[in-house]
Parts: sequence; structure tokens; C-alpha cells
Amino acid sequence: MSWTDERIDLLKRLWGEGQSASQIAGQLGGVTRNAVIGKVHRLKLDSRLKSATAAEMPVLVAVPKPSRPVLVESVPVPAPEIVAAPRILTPVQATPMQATPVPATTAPSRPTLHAVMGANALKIEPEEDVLGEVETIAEPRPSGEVVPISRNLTLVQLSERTCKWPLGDPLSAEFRFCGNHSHDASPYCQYHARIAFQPVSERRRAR
DNA sequence: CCCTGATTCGC
DNA sequence: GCGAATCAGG
Repeated sequence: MSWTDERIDLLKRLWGEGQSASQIAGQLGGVTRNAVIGKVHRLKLDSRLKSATAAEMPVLVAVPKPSRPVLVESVPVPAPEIVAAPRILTPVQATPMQATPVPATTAPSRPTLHAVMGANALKIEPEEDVLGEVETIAEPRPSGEVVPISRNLTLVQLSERTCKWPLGDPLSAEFRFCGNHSHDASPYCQYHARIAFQPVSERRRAR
């Protein structure tokens, strides 16, 4: 691939949006992040000296994607005024064992992504059988079910070692992938791999 | 370890 | 000009 004007424009735009070199390379295709960085320098685009931890940057950026086919008739905006109640703790006496912090492992606060496992072929039912002990735990609360918190990565943020379990509607802009670490060459994290690759014995019951 | 950008240097 | 290899760092 070569640096056509088109590709250069895209490069400039994405770099301007703050996307990482690898993400840009992924979208351009046919080039590595090194190529992107090299080109960025040759084009003398803004250097990025900042800190920005490698792992968290991509999550903050690259999420908003405008380009929405505007309909002729304007749709009444729902007015997202619903600001979650501050939920302030009574300053004075703080009951010791209270305030059980919700696992803030990753994902700053992706609103609602639990959604519907997009076009998932398997119907996953919370059954003790299928869900055993799993590595990254989170929310062991209610049903005793243990589900890991996904990183909710976008397609371009996936690497060979991230879980590619789909989350949400593939046609939605909110579509994401689990993104947790996958072991070895598995396409899924330990948790999702277990769901995806069910031993025949378990499958009978889990169905 | 995984990822980030920066730089070098042979092609 | 290009980008792999390498460096420096979170």
C-alpha cells in the first residue's frame, strides 16, 4: 500500500482525533504502526509527548463516531438530563463496613452495554454448570453467578490476545468486544472460551 | 507483558 | 519517502 492523498487525509484526521498509531494503522490497513508513526513525523504532524497510559488512552478516545445519516425529519431529542443522583454519603458518620465499592476494575463507565449478545448463536443461561470459577471475578453478588467485567473494546482495539466475544448489537455504534486477556492463542478470554467451547457433557445440560 | 510514541538508518 | 528495527517509557 502506498500513501495516497486519501489515506493521508484519513491519517491526519485520525491522528488529530488522538487515536494511537496502531489503531490508525488498523483502520488504514496494509501498514504497521511504525509506518504510521514514520509518516506522521514526515508530515510533521503534532507530536504527542504527553503521558497518557498506553492502556487507558484508547478507551477514552476513539469512541465517539459522529457520521450519523441525518433523517429528513428532525427527531425530538430525548434530552439526556438524567444525571445520576450524586448519591452523596452523609458526611458525618460513615458506617464502617458500608460503601461496598463496585468493582471499578476497568471501563470507566460505559453506560449500558449488557444489552443483547448480538446474534449470539448460543443461548447462555445462568446455570451453575457452565459457570464455574473464573479468573477475573466481578460482581459475585446476586445469583452467585460470576461474570468478568469486559473491557468493551472496539474492533480496532482488539489484538491477538484480547477476547473477541461480541457484546451488543453488531449494527449499533455501541457494539463492542469483551477485550479481556485471552490465553494462548484462544480468541476468547477464559470465561467466554468456556461458553463458546462447551464440552458435550456440559452442553446437554446447559442448553 | 502489552502498549505507546520517537528515532535511526538501510533501502 | 518509506518503514523495520530499535529505543525509551507507562
